[in-house]
Amino acid sequence: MLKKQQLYNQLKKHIQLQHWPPGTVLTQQQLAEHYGVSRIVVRDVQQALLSDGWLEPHGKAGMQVPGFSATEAQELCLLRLQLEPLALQLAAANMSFSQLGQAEDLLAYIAAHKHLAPYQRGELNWQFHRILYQSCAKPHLLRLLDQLHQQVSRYLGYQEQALAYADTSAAEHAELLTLLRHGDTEQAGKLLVRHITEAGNLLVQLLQKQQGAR
Amino acid sequence: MLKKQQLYNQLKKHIQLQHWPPGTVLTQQQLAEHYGVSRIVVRDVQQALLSDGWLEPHGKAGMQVPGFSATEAQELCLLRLQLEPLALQLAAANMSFSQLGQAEDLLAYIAAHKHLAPYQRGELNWQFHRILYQSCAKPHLLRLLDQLHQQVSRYLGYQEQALAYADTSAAEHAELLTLLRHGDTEQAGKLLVRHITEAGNLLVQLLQKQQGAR
DNA sequence: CTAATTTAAAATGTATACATTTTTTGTCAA
DNA sequence: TTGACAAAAAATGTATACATTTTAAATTAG
Repeated sequence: MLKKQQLYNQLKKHIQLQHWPPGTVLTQQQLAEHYGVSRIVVRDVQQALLSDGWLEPHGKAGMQVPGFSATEAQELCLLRLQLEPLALQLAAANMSFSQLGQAEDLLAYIAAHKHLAPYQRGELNWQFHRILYQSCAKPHLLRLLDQLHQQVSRYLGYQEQALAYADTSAAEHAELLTLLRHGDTEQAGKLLVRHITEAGNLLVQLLQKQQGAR
Repeated sequence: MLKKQQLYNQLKKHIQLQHWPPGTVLTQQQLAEHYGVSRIVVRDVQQALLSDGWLEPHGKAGMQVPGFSATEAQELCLLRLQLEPLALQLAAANMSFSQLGQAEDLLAYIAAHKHLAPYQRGELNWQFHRILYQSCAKPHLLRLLDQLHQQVSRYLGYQEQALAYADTSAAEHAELLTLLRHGDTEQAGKLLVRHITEAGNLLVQLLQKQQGAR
């Protein structure tokens, strides 16, 4: 596989697992040496992670691992609320049974694997949402949603701390699917709003607690 | 200035002016040779333009200049409608008089320069909108809006063909500003929706006509 | 002639080397 | 001690060179 792709995945995971904790400044040279590749590769990856929100500029040299904040989480939640229900509504009209089936398979898989790593569970959950939105046939909207998810997924380590929520979330996912099967787009939309709001609030509260304690 | 930055601007402008018309496939080598820089620089720029929507992947080699479509324009309009009124509403609360002044200066400047190049006028118009949204204090939202504008600005060459609209647009901008000065956020929001919708419809109709004629 | 396979050409990925900019360090004068 | 300035170190920008992959062309078997 391309070294670029490899490094992209590896570095992203290392940031998520806080191998490089928030605030760390990563230079091209440092990363090139540490991961045993040339700076060219590092440059490409840094740029990609920058536009994905996994790194942020740091003066004129180096990039910094971003931190976490309740207000940022709040904003991401707001944006999800603004775009995801729209995507669902648009998608509902064209949704195929095979897609509903795919979504159901995912839920089953998640349910069957109770001991997934946080980031894996998060990724699968997003795939579930993503399938529901897929058939809205709005490439730009889907791109924005993917970007948003990227940002949110930085927080997955935290979200998982609110582990108790996993069951609630799964139940709501299932209910969402049922509503869509029955063509009740209206209710599905409302449930989605609740779903996103709940997850957002939990995350925000957790972050506020941590910020207070710091 | 950095060659990277220079090439970024130059290539973008050349695409906008259809020096490289839609459908053209641009390879690293080709661009490097044509613009007299190394492929390294070209790579960076291609990547940047890719994530800005000014180039799109083309198989495993080269990048392609994207075309124009009425449905894409429609989608972009939809997304603007979903996000910009929100930004305005959030910003209205914290808007300072100096910002309103800035916006007014921009309008005056645009009015005073009737013979601006299409892309310049488009850029200034966006700056006007941007100032109004600025104080919403939601970095991610603003980032999404900037991205959206990037996409829309690809169409500016077309938009300008609907030149008659320039006056209407300016009048609405002025009215928007008045409403904001008086703190009438509600009406300002409604006007903004109308404003975006009108511009969108004009563009979409123009594109549909062209597509039909093709 | 067609289609499959091999060979050549072209394009991209990656590394190294050099140039330029930025940051840090250290020195000296006030 | 402090602050400005100069020198050194480090980091990034850019070009060239080589490796690998991809695309196109040419050749040959059927």
